[in-house]
Amino acid sequence: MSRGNTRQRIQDIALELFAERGYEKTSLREIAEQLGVTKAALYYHFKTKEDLVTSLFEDLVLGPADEVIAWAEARQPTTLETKLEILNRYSECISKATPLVRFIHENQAALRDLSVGEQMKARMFTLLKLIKDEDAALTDQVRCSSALFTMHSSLFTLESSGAGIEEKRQAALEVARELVTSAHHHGPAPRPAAETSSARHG
Amino acid sequence: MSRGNTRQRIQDIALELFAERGYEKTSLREIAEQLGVTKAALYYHFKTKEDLVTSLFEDLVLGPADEVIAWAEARQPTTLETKLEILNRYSECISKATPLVRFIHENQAALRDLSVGEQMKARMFTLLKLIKDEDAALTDQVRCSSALFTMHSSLFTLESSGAGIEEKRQAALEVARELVTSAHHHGPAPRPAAETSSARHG
Amino acid sequence: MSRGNTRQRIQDIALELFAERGYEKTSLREIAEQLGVTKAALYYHFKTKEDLVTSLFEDLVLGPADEVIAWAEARQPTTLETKLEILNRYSECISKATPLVRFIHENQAALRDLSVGEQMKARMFTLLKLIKDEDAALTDQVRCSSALFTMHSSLFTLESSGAGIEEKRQAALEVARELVTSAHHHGPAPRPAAETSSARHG
Amino acid sequence: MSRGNTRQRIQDIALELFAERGYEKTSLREIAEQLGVTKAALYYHFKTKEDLVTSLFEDLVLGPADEVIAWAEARQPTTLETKLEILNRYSECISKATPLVRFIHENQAALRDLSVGEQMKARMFTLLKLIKDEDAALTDQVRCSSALFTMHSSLFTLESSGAGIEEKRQAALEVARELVTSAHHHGPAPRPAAETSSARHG
DNA sequence: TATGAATGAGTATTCATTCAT
DNA sequence: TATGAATGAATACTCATTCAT
Repeated sequence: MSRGNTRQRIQDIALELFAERGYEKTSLREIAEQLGVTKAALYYHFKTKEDLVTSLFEDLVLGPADEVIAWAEARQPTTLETKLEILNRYSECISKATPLVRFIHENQAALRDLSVGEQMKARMFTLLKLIKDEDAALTDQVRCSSALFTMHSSLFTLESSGAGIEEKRQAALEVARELVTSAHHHGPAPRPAAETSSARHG
Repeated sequence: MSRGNTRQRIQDIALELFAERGYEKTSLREIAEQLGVTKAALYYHFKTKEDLVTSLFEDLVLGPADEVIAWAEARQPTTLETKLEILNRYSECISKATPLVRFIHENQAALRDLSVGEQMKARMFTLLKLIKDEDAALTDQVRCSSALFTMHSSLFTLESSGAGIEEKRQAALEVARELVTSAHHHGPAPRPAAETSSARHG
Repeated sequence: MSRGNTRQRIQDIALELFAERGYEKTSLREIAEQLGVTKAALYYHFKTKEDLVTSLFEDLVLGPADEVIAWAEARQPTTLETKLEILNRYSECISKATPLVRFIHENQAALRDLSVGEQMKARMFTLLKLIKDEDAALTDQVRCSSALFTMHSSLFTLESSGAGIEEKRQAALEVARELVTSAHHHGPAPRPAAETSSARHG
Repeated sequence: MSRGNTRQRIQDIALELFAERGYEKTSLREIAEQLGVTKAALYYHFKTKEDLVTSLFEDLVLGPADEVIAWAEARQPTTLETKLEILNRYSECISKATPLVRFIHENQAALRDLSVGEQMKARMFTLLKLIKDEDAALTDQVRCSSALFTMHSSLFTLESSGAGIEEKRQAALEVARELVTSAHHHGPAPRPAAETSSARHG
């Protein structure tokens, strides 16, 4: 029947269920049932449940993110322009993996026990370092974290707005760009204790 | 031995473990063991595992959030000043419940099966409606969601920065205020298709 | 509040629940809850769950059955008339304890672990011996067992017929009398292997 | 080791234990232990405990009873001869499932929570309708119920009599036939209040 | 490439019972 | 007369994983 594509089909169903019901709540039995195969068949293609989820990460986000990182690291020191292009590129690559991004956001606790979780965290950390000045003020660190977070979460939030997926991506991207731009202009953290709260953008 | 404080102690340990290891990964056995009581003792104080987690939400965030909402709803229509005060107040109330907020963020998948998850989502939705103009442009919707998100996540992110908890709160609050202020000034979504991408804050 | 009648109220509720949901399915928690007291209160009045159920048997059927037996044993050897009067008397005494009779019939398995079950069985055995001739043919043994059985089960079967409780009792009694009368007339088991199957009453 | 007969072996042991100790008192652990497998193995073959007991009913009584019913329904209106043949056939089919019949009789309370209990009750109701004239007098209803009851209970009662299983079945059958014959001859319920108690068979 | 059969360790939950107050 | 707090042992059930075929 199904030629050599079983592995792919497992990944598809798994991603769908993981995103929908969470990692721990999704059992291999369920995945197998939806596929019409036995649990044991899954074990022919993936050594463990963790192996299965890992394969999803590698194909869908770790690889793409590494490309963005490689591109950015070849271009140091990082100008504002580079930072914004990082956002552009990263935004594009995650928008192709929406369900997995949703999965990541909603299963942080589960990811803590998965080695792939560490890897993902590392990528985020690297990206963050690239768009954030070293010694940036605390507010600017927040801005940069927030920029990344925003791009992630906007992919699956705002369901009430009837906006299309690309529209949402663009909106999130714009806000992220503003946040990073704002952080960039402030430069390094000012003399400690001078952390005033008032506006100073633009 | 310990008088009437067992219930409280259960809640404390439970919150700690739920935040640290996640909802599904934390078994009642673990909680009981850490407390030095039997599982059955937990069931004397809480009818189910869900009941236990629910009690944490009610005491720590649902109640406080409702106060903020009540205050804000008594003050409609919502001026920018009101919006910013909502952020202030909400920021303060969640900063007292950091571990639970972390729990919420990292266990979204698990919360989907908990009735208290729905309740929490409803509060977020209401707060969002209060700080966001109806018919706001998509970017402004993103800004407002992001503001809330940012306040939440900053409480437990940025561990690398040696910042204290209050410092982090203030930094997140400031960014959140900027985002909401920015959204507020834009007013309703412009004529469709005029969604320009360039800067227009201030 | 409730004076000295708590013990009685426990028995009432317990009987009701035992009959309705079965012995094992009825927990002391349920009984206590329906009564508005704590489980521990039950333990003040009854040493164990078995003790509680035992008290019901003693008050409602063991005592009364013993009276019938005592009356019958004083009247040996047992004439047909005596046998029929046993049925009359026994019928009357169980009809006052319908729910318990139902309980007995539907919880035979549970009763096997209860010492009161043995006692009940002994009473049945004695009654049976009284209405059945020693060395009765197998069919006549069946008839006599059936007579007793019939009186029991008719108390709570035949719900479809709109008959009143006393009507049902009378009907069952009549059938029981016929069965015993029939058995009585046959006398001792005929020469073995002569057990013909056709009618031979009257 | 043992090929494909595990499922059967589970059923055998389960039936034995269910009959001996009752449904609720028999735990899956016990069944598994007696079989020398793990509890989980049972769950490979039966989805739930209820599923296991259901399989016993289907194989041993529901199916056979349905055959009797089908035969009888094809032969309406129901003559006395047909009625008696129903008893014959039903008697035969239950005598092959003695332990399950015992289980049914002694676990009525437990069966109330099992869907298979409802099904069994429905079969009994149908059989009863077939051997009992519509509008039969109350005594005759009792006779017919009693006939069924008697065939059931005689399979496992009368252990004191050294009679063999087939002898018992024949004895019960004979009594059942008499009861039904008697009921049949009376015809519909007489003018109310004419319910005389004396003999009037054949 | 898969399956059938099984396992071991775990889960949440329930129950009858106890005892100090 | 009762209760509040707890226990120990049990229960049905689920899961990721294994392995011979």
